[in-house]
Amino acid sequence: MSDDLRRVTELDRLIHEPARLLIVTILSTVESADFLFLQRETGLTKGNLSAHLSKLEDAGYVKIQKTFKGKLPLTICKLTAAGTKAVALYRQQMQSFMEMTG
Amino acid sequence: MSDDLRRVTELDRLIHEPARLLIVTILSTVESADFLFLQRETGLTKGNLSAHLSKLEDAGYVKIQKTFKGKLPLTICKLTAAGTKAVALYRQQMQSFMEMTG
DNA sequence: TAAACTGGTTTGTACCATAAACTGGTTTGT
DNA sequence: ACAAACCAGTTTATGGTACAAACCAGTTTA
Repeated sequence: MSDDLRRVTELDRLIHEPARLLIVTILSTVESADFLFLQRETGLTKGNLSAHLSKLEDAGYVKIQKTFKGKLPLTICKLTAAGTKAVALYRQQMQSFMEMTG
Repeated sequence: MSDDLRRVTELDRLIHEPARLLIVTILSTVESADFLFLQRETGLTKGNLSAHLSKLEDAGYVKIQKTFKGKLPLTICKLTAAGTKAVALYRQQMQSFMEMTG
């Protein structure tokens, strides 16, 4: 009966976490974003943002490039193809769940 | 700019957890449900289901009544008014997030 | 040259989801 | 009558997680 509903438990937990859902959603709207931009937009603390980005990087969802802007470190973040795909799948699954229980 | 998107971090974590989202969603479609019915519908293990129900009960989202069916224990679960409200709010917030990023 | 700032990372803490092990009782088999 | 198997759950152990405070290497300011 609720075999379909049950699929909600198969959601990608990496993306389901609100802080990361916010991060990847922002990243999906821009070509790339630096650390401080993301911090401002998300309102997360540096530590928290850094930890989440590392997880997304480990999962292959985000590519992180470290460079310099003048003499200061600059961390540029960018959704990978896998990341884009994972976000799309998550959205599709969540949307489908929402409609199912409309 | 993304002040609205940021609200995704304010989602009720108690309901956001997929296993519990599934439980309360099922409960919202029936007048009440017993433990084993919920276990069959959700596919969760007993221990897991029990733990999640306890959390929902502690939060005041679910009322749990213990009785007997013949000589066997019977646990009846029911969404409270607060639970119903919390689910509605969650759905509204999630739907709004989805539309925002449509 | 010391203090404050920049752009982050690491660490410690407290919480959390999950399955395995357990509990208290009932039925079945012999 | 007694044990083994079963029933309906709960408790416990474990491993993972989010989060902010503390930290770090380097830079700018006073």
